[in-house]
Amino acid sequence: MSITEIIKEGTALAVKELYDHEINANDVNINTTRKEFDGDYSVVVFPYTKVARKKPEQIGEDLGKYLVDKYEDLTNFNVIKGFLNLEVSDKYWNQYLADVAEKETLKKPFHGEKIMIEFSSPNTNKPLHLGHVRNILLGWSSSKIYEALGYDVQKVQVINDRGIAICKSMLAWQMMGNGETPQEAGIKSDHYVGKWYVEFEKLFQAEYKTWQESAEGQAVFSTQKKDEQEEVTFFKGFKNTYFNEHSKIGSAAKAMLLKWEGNDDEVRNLWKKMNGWVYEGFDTTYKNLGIEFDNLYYESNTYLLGKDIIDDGLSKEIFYKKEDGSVWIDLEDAKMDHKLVLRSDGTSVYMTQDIGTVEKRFQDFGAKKMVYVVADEQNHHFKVLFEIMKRMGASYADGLFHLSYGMINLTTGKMKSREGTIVDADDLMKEVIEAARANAIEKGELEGLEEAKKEDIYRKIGLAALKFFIIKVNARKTMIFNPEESVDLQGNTGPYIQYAYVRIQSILKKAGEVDTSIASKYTNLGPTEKELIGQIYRLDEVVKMSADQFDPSFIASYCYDMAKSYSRFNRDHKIIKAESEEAKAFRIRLCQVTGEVLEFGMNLLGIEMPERM
RNA sequence: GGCUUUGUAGCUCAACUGGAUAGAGCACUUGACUACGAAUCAAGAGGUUGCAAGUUCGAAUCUUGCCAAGGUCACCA
Repeated sequence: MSITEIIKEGTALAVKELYDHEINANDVNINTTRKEFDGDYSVVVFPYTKVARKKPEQIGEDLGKYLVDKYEDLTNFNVIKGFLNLEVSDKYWNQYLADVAEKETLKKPFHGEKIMIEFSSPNTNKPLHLGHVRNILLGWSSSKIYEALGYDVQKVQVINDRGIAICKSMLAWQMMGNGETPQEAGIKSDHYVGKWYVEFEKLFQAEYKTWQESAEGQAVFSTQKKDEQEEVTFFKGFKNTYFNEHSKIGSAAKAMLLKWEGNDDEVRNLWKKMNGWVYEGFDTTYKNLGIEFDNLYYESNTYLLGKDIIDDGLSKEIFYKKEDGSVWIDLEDAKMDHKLVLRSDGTSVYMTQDIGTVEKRFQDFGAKKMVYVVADEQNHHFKVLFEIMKRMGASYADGLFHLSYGMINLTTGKMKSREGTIVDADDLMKEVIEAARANAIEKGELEGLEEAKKEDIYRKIGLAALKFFIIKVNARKTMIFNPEESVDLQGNTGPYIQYAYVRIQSILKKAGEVDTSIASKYTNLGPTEKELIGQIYRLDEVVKMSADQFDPSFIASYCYDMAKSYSRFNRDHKIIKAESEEAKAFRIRLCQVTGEVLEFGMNLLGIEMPERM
């Protein structure tokens, strides 16, 4: 039994014996003791004033005496106000450390349960950007966390490879590309396709502008504007209608989409070619980010799914049909609106597809837990989807989870493609690695290493800075991205944690072979030694909490706290030249375990540790 | 307008899910390398937790009402 469980159960027992009142051990309120007081854990005794009919101080005395008498792992206590501070024995900490040191891995064994996590899910008309990076880090990290808890994790990505967007890129390339390839243009292939998407938008904007000034455009403006509406505002809102009803290249793009749906050879071949370019580019980006998927779903294969489920739902009267033939679901009793699930012409909408793919995924992999890492702008969509699946009686309905995360804003405001303020993922990685390189060269610690090794270390440091910067923020919050801070290597950053790790490796290497079996003879642990073991002790709890809440930021701040505790321990104690052999053995073991935990924790965030830096 | 998320130091973020004097980093001031790695450590300054009530031994956290910002409410995906 762990020490916190001992305290909880002991307190429950004490309340029962001393005050004749039953409480649940899990409800015992226990915290780590604040630094300014003596002790390791504190029990809050206020809740027992009513049943004990005593003052909090007296209850603290009663409970403290009971616990210290009964359990040899608790050696001392003091009471301040309503807080009972308990001191854990050095022996217990020492033994705990020995137990962790003996473990072969910090991972939990496989227990057979499955979970599917969908993340990234890009469109194929442009390269990945900062928003994708946050998505990917959250998805990847959640996958790693669940793997660490013994789950069979399936990482999947949906590729939105069809639709009007890719047709825009295709059309622009067809019109102006002269058969050029990305290689010929010397541009990374996904960026090359993105370039043609931008070209299309330029062309469209120019066409729209001309139309606005034409007699036809002015006529539309004067007849359709709301009173007092400015011309600029009107045309901004009219853009989609213009695209669909007036635009020449708009109708050309739509015609292309129709041809695609009709399996036109020429269009399909062009589509395959350009999507191929995009995938090639994505692969490089993913590889550089250090991530991979177990399975891909292409929207072009799945966009027709779901109709049979709608039929099924109609017969079960979960959905209803309007006169025009469109199919809806009434969610008013769940405080939502009526929602369309099938168009009047019988074609699918987004929701139809998602209903179909969730079922397909369950059939493919059989996971009762399925997670969607998607930005919070789609909260409503997933709420509706999950409600529908529940009403359809899907066995996995309760295991569906939307890992909703906030958007990333820049210090200068929102990212907007129209204003060219999109932060590109490839550029970003390049910049952080550059910054790490410049810094490392200045430090000069890596001199003498082979170039390839140096490059690998720059990459690890740069990516650690970037990844940690993003993942340390609570997932659900909108975050502000400051490019200057993202390359910082000091303070609450990934490289700070890497640095602690590197120092540990350096010490272990210099110490050589040390017999740690005598570590248990070391007594009189110092405060920073205890603090560090206390951090190690928290690992399981933190991983569990991260998993339950799908929030890796807990692990990020845990790793930081751990590195900080290590730095303080390292300041207070000599390790190789310790005052005794026992102390040395103990501290070497503490260093080993700390290093393992740091590496384990950071790997859960998708961050690699260098051996030197 | 309905629903929803957020509001904490100059800035970026925490706060173990209701506990002690709200903590870190950056920036600012200062001290510590001939040292097991200074990408470090230590110290200082910086707060009416958006505002106002309520709940209780105790509220940044729960409730209500305001204020502000984002999201969403498409036969788009």
